[in-house]
Amino acid sequence: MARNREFDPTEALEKAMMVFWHKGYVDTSIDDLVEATGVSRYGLYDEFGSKRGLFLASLDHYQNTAVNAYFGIIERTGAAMPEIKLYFDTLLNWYAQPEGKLGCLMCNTATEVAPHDKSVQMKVKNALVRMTNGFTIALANARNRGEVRADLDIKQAADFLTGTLLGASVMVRSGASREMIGNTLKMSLSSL
Amino acid sequence: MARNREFDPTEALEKAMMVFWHKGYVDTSIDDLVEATGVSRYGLYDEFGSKRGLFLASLDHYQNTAVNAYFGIIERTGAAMPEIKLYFDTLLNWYAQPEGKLGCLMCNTATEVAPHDKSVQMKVKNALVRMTNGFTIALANARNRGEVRADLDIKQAADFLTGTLLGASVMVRSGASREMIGNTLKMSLSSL
DNA sequence: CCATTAACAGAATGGACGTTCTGTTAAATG
DNA sequence: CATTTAACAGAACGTCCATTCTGTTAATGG
Repeated sequence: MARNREFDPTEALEKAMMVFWHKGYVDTSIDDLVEATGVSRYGLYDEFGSKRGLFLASLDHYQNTAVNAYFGIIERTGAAMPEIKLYFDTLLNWYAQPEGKLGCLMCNTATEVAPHDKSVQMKVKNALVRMTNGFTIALANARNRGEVRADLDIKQAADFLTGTLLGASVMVRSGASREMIGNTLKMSLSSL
Repeated sequence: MARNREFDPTEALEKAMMVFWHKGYVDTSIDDLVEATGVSRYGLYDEFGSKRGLFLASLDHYQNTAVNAYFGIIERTGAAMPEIKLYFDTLLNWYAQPEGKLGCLMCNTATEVAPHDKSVQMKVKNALVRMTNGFTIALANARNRGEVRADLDIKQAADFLTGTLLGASVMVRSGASREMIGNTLKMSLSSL
């Protein structure tokens, strides 16, 4: 009875997310989003309500795709020290590639938008909780298997690993060398 | 022969820096800066050339005031492990105060502006170099005094401490708990 | 005290922004 | 095929932006 939609919302979200990831929230314009997604203003506003709505959806999409793809290995049942090491290695390699220079979208958002937007801050906080929870479980497994010091404070170490990764993300986005980032990641693992 | 200037450039810079620190670069308007500094558009443009010029000057001012005040202790000749510990403690206490929630201006700038502006990126990189240099010297002193492991890789540890602090800054700006930040800082020190 | 000069306040400018509106187009029902 | 309906492209809108311009004001030198 009516015309069909010409775009796939998920594909549009993926492309919009990439723009936000590159440029940040404030510096991204609707024109940028229209051009990148190939979706009309009408389509974007009908689907996502506003620029802010699209950004919030992009943050969720980031968790459901990028974070799943990389951090997912930590969240697999039984994950322990080998998985943590693999995750850190994978991240270091990713940071060495051109796209990796973007850093972590949640980290970029934490500094730029979170202080001024409660909903965004909640999503960032949830992302941090997800990381610490994943690390907490994996580190507990690691301790049970004797892969880390027996006296390791698991919760403290989980917060610490999360903090280390945030630092690495800032480093890569500011153009730091692979060596500097590698040193940070390597040393944080060696302290477990 | 002519009218006198009614504002002190350094005071104006201090106030402008605070606005950039709160709001970030893109989201700060000239009106914000005029209001905060009490200086007219004419005065700001005459003194700093442009919004970007004022921002670059603010980054320098940040290094010359805030970073000097806090990181300066690490750069004092003979600084070693006690100074590093004191610096971390001081920072943790600062992060617990309302103004501390702003995080580190260089860190915020690293994610927001550095990828899109070569001059800004250079200043951020220089700030990182300053930190790693300071830590490198202090850690070398610490090793000479037997305050850290004899086999500690000094350069690696300096990069690592810098990374840890960047992570802590992101955490505080995203609203993380003092406990989480404290865990990160405490554990990074205990690995030296 | 007058002339000069530079700093002042704020209006003006041109462009970009997020959002809304409008006329057009294409699919699906009868 | 005609009608209906919603998605389409893009013009329009009002606001805010960084920057420039303009007329005014206040110090100084003669």
